[in-house]
Amino acid sequence: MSPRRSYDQYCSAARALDAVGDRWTLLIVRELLGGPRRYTDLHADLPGVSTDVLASRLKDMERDGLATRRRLPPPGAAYVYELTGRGRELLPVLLALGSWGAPELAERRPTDAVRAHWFALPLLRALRERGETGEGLVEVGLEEGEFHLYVGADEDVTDATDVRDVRDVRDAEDVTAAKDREAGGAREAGQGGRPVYGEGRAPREPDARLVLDTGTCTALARGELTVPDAVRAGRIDVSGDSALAKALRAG
Amino acid sequence: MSPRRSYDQYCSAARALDAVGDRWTLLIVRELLGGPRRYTDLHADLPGVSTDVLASRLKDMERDGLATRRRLPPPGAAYVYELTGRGRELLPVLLALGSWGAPELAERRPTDAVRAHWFALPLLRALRERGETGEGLVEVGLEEGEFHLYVGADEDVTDATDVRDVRDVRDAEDVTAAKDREAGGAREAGQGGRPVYGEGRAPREPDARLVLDTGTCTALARGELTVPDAVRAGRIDVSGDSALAKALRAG
DNA sequence: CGGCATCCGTGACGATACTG
DNA sequence: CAGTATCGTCACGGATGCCG
Repeated sequence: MSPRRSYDQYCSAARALDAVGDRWTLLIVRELLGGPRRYTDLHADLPGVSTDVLASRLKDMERDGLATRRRLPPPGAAYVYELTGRGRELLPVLLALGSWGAPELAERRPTDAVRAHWFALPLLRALRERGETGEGLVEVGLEEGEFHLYVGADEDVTDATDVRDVRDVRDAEDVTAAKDREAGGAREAGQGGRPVYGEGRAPREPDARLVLDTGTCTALARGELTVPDAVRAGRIDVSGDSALAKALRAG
Repeated sequence: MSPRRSYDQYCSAARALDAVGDRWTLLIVRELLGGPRRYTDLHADLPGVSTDVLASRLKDMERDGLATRRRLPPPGAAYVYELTGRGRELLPVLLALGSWGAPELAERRPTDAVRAHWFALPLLRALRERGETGEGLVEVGLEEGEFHLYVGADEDVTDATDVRDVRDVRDAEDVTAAKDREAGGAREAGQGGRPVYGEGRAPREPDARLVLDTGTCTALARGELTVPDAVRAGRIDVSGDSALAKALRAG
């Protein structure tokens, strides 16, 4: 157990870094924004992290109210880690970081690991940026693999005015339930849910399906290209009959 | 010095953390967003950082294009560190982190250090959030000290040809930068200056002056209170005759 | 005196091995 | 599968010293 090394500064940014400034922590959050994950899955998608550091970070995140550990009901009974509402509120931080770091994707080093869903957050930002493209489930196909996005599924999360009493968050047994209650969205109460994206194909028929290559994806992430531009240039293939798909094709 | 430990992931957030994920780096950026600072000033406002780590981070930041080191002409010849344009683009990251960490300011530990200008970024966000309050130089008085904000001074970093902002920056720079005329000319105009805030009183007559207490300031930072609400509740004293001051008083 | 560089003790980190 | 144990290494924090 870490005695919690702190900057000891009465500054909100320093306080944030006390909680998420340790190595690997924000990348674990990036993974968990895609929904519940098992320890082994996290370890597989975070190449380079050692097993003890991963276990230690997950414990710290539990202690700090960022994540919870839950046992899945059989069959397939296993432990999964899942973000709390407080943890999911880190999405704007990861979006800002990703936006800032996007130019560095120009260089792709041979030592770089790649996962398809690492493009999920940048692409989500690109889809949002284009005004209100609408809401819905978007399935994305890349060379590296597939993932899906819940566009417009996190309305209040980006709005920081929504954060309040986190003092009792530590004591609360079910943080996510409390958050979901006040969020009003009230999906499954007691379920941590509402991931921002997911790995693999969409769990149901998506409202739209996009197929694009990695280069187009990084161009979108870097803001060099907008989604409608890429569609018009034929660099994104949009399929689907929903209003969302039509809006994406129309630009 | 450092062989640059990297996550080796083809992911924009991971790339960002390669550059700014090390301990102290983002807090150094927070300090430098207030304009050029000397080594000793940084060391004084980052209590807990060791001298070698600070020097090492500053070197890394230079190498990575986040900051530059510049020699001031005599008298008072000293080195100052200053953010590059790329470095200043980290402002959204610090705002997002500060927004997320604001609830933690509820607890003020006796070991916490405090500096008045640590409230500058949260307050800037609060002033911005209220639609377009306008632009201008705002002086702020707190119990802990004073600082000033350049509201609306960071519209678009890519727009380096904005003459008005450049003039404001000239005025904004400390005694130190005033002597930098000849050296700074050829540098990309927008690259160096344009701090987001500054320590101490405003360098010229501010467009508005706000006096408030720390509790009000943290409430603003946490989003529990809006600027107009606080003004109406008498928790902020707004003085000044400019349009900005009048707009702030009006709500 | 400001601006680091050096040295040193401690803790964090990364790789591997091992266990319920 | 989900971690714990062990160990070598490196980064960090504190102090001190050097040098202009």
